[in-house]
Amino acid sequence: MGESKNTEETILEAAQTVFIRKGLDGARMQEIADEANINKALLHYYFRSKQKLFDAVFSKVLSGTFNEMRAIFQGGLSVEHAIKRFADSYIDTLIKNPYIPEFVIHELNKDPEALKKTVSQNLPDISPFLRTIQKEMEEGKIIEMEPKQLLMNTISLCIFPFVGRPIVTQILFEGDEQEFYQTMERRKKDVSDFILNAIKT
Amino acid sequence: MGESKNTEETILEAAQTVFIRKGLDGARMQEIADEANINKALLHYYFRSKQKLFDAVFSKVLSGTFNEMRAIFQGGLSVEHAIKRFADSYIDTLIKNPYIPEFVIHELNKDPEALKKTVSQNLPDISPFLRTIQKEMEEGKIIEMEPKQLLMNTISLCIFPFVGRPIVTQILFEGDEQEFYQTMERRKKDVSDFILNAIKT
DNA sequence: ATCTAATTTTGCCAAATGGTTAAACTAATT
DNA sequence: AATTAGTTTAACCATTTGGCAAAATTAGAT
Repeated sequence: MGESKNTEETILEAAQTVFIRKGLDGARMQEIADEANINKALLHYYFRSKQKLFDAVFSKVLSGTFNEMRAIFQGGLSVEHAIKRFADSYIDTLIKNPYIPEFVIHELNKDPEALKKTVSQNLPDISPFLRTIQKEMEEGKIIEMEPKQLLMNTISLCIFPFVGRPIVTQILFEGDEQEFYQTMERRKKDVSDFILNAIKT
Repeated sequence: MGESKNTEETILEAAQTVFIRKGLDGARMQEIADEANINKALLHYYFRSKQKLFDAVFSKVLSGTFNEMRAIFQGGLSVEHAIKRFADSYIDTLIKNPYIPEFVIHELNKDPEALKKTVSQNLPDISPFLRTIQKEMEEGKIIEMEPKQLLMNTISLCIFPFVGRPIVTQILFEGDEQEFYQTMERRKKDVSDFILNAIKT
């Protein structure tokens, strides 16, 4: 059969690049075809429609994003270790893929119903980690606070700078992208220091 | 002259509603016209083009967003008071306008160059607050850390839950929006407690 | 070599969409 | 009432865009 390497995978990668950059509405099938160095009709041959191609990309991105989160929060780690590991590995991933969170969030914001199924299929269960937090609070290892607020704080501190990168870079680094990324490297450690300091008894 | 009340303002509000919900690319001029209960051609009469209408909306939203930030961080408050006030008033604003941050961030992410001018015209100058942080560290009032990381943490903790609201609501509240907003009410206080705990000597 | 099935390209279409034009309407002014 | 300037509408146009049908090509099987 006539194929250069793996056309389907090539298309998916090109589509991911374009969709992440422009969003579903902003992306053009022609642009995806160009990015993949193929003909526009070929996109429809492999994925029927723009929507189906988008769904494939979105699902792939979403599962990748959540798998990492699941591995950490369902791993039975202590609060300290989970936070350290989350900050370190998640910020590391985001330095390499800074556009993913904004992409997911925007599409979800625009049409929550349409993507609800895809989301719920991938959603990590964080209740084990919430119980660990609860337990350590009762043991007096960390201060008392709502476990959900602690988890929300951890996630916020890691992800927000990347979601808000364009503004953050302007306000704090006068537009210097490189300085932004250098600060993120240091932030892997700074975030867990900050959180652990805030919750130590 | 024949006008119902203030057509221009009506259009701007309708456009803001639709642009925030769908983004520039997802919004349709017809939908904006419907939202404003007017004819599509009237949009062009008042604002020439979709792009110009969008620019007007974006600029208005951006200045509103940054004015509040500027007032707090340029107000010469102590670190403790500035953080308390920022968390309280910003989260309060976001409870009322939860879609604004994601809107601004998405458009900025999609086309940073096109909006650079609008952004830089409204950008708050946070250097006074960074100096205040520096000073209080030297006086031993708060622990040593990069002032920019502290500011980034403050902003992240306040804004992220709203930007990531669709996912956060799913993961932490099983999709219950009301519980999300109740948690945000409590969060006004929780965020400043958390930060002040993290930086106290 | 021929046949067959999968893949790729060419050329095209119908619908959607941003935008324009000219006519119609409204209300203050004279 | 006639004029005039500003406002609103209806009808239409040009372009873009997602999508499709049919021809062309490729490569493995017989």
